[in-house]
Amino acid sequence: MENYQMFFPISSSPSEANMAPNSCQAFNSFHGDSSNGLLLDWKSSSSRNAENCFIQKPEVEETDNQMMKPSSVGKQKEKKIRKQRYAFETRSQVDVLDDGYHWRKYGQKAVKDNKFPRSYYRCTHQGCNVKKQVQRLTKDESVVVTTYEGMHTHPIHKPTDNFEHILNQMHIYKPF
DNA sequence: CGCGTTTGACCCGCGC
DNA sequence: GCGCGGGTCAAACGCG
Repeated sequence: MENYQMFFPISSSPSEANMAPNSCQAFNSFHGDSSNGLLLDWKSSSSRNAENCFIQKPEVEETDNQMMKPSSVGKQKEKKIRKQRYAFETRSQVDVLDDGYHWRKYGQKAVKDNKFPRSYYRCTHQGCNVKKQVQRLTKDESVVVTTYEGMHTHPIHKPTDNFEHILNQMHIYKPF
């Protein structure tokens, strides 16, 4: 059960082939956007049961760094811009993949089409407001969708092994 | 006692 | 305008 073979369906799909550069971009941003591609920095994790990992949608939305405070500042209508968000599916028995960073859960919501709740996590590192949400699919409960938002402004928290595997695999999509 | 999770309330955007 | 769905807050609680 602990085989970490991963394959990326996107590589065989012509229409999505152009996703590849984006996904790399995505991971660069994880590390605080050094354009040197420090994917190897992202070594981490004890996602012991991860089998497959698919980049789902490196959607690039811009977002305001924070949502506006409820009733505080009043009507400061900043354009609501979304941060970059990257989602990928992981076949895993555990909901939260340990990617080496330290996350604190701050919410959980039931989502419409899923019978499983979505969990919201925030990076506990001071000044680093990276968020991620984890959600298990209804149609295939062995698949966990993890969505990252923002980029870490600090080095990885703890060393791990499995995710390094994953990252190494993703390396092949680097445009250069 | 400090830190993380749980959980209900609240807010906001959007579609009807 | 209203209801719904998604996202966040924060108090209470649990655990090491």
